[in-house]
Amino acid sequence: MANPYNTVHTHKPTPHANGASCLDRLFVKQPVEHLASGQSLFFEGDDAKHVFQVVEGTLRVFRIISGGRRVITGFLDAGDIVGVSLRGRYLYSAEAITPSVVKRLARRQFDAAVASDEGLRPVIFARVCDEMAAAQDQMVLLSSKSAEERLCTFLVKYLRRNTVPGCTIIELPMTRLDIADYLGLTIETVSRTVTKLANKGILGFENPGLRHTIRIERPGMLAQLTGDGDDHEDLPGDLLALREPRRH
Amino acid sequence: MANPYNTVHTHKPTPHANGASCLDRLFVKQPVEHLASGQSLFFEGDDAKHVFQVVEGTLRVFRIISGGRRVITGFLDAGDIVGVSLRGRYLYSAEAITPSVVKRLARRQFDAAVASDEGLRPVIFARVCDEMAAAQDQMVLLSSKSAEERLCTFLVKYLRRNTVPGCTIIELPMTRLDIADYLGLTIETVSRTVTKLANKGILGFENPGLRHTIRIERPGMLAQLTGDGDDHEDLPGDLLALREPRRH
DNA sequence: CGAAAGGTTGAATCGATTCAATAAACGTGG
DNA sequence: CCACGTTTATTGAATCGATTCAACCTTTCG
Repeated sequence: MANPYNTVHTHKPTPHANGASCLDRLFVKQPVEHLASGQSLFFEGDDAKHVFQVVEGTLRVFRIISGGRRVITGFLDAGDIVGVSLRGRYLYSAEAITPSVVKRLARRQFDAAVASDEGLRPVIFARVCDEMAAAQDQMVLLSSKSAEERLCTFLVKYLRRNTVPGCTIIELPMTRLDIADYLGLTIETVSRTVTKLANKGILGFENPGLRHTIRIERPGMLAQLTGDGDDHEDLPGDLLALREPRRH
Repeated sequence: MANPYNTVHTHKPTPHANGASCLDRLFVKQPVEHLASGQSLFFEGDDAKHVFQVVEGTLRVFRIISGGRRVITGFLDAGDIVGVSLRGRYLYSAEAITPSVVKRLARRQFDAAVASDEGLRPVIFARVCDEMAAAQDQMVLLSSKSAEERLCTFLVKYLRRNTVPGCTIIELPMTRLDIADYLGLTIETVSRTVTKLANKGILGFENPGLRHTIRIERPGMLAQLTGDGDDHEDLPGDLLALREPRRH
């Protein structure tokens, strides 16, 4: 039974019943592998022979395009699965940002497991959905958000994904260059924007000079600045009425 | 058996054995539905109760973000499947650009078919892969390509997807605004860029004044200008090591 | 025909980039 | 442990590409 799920790298999904443990079962017997900072897990174009689970650390997922420009399409953290293939080849490279620990599963085994385990499919499904949604969001961000909106979006999502609710301290494992390449900006613009947000009192630094650890002072304000209009903007009442209802 | 495949809209894949007919079987008995120009197929947030196959015409797939800005994430043509869901809801809206014909299949039926038909899975798999790859490409485009590179990329891909090999005439069903919202530009920039390419002799218009029909005069030149570096740039052997991490 | 929609073009503006200089943190070896 | 070079980050000034605002033109269609 062919398996289609290992197409994309999949983020740790929004919390759900027992997906994690379900997935963990797949990898529990695999030996751990250690990656030093900067070490590559695989390269774009490599034969996609394995699916990986991140146990610890943070990785960047990126493509190098002509002119040496780098585009980071996502970051991977503990719990994330990456085992992307298109026609058997990885669509991008992945490398460790921090010292990391991963487990590896041969694609054949992964396929077999998904084929035979009914309970596994919805878990993978959810991750593919999340991945697709993330790609959509990223396209929106890159299409039409300002530098400030991009950075705020990044911080809000990072806060939601990588800290417990209520926590307002972000330890960024990635450099400004990583952030820039992820947000479609330059390091200078990222730096300036961080400074601007700090001056506005929206965020601050735990330790002056150690600017990798950020404290969000005004989470609500930060959310406002994402440009996602989570707040109810007053729209003309007839907007919905004007939209033609689905027909047939 | 839960089915994960209807997560994303899937483009007509690069040519392959019998995928189309395989998919067609699914829809062959469904009645056709007609959409007028501008008519919506579904809205972002709607219950994703159906999967659609485009029989004829072109549709745009988009999200409206705060401030009324619109981001088009893709176009759909004959043969494409769209049946997107995340947690049961469409991630975006879809509406007809030209008068279009679609077929509809209840998601339950679609799921059942994919579950029971072994031959169908790889076909759907290939489409999900294509969709993911397209999303990646779009992120690269939006992250770091100039207006000219974006337009050339769009035209090259359109040529490849929607015409027979060797054909150099493009009839664009979408407006400049559609193109702009797809490429993350303004209509003015799209217009200017088209004019600039025409002045360079890279493309021309079939009929003066009818600027929806474009003839590509220099396909090779167009490909060069996509910024994808498909051409082998002479790089020293240890290219990855030497490439300076150029900023943007 | 005349209005509306879509498209082009010009001039001014703006946000982000580029270039450049400085500063702070890190890692290595003495 | 400190010195010193390397990497990473910040900040300023000039520049550039795309946007915005505005005018005008073309095609479409009631």
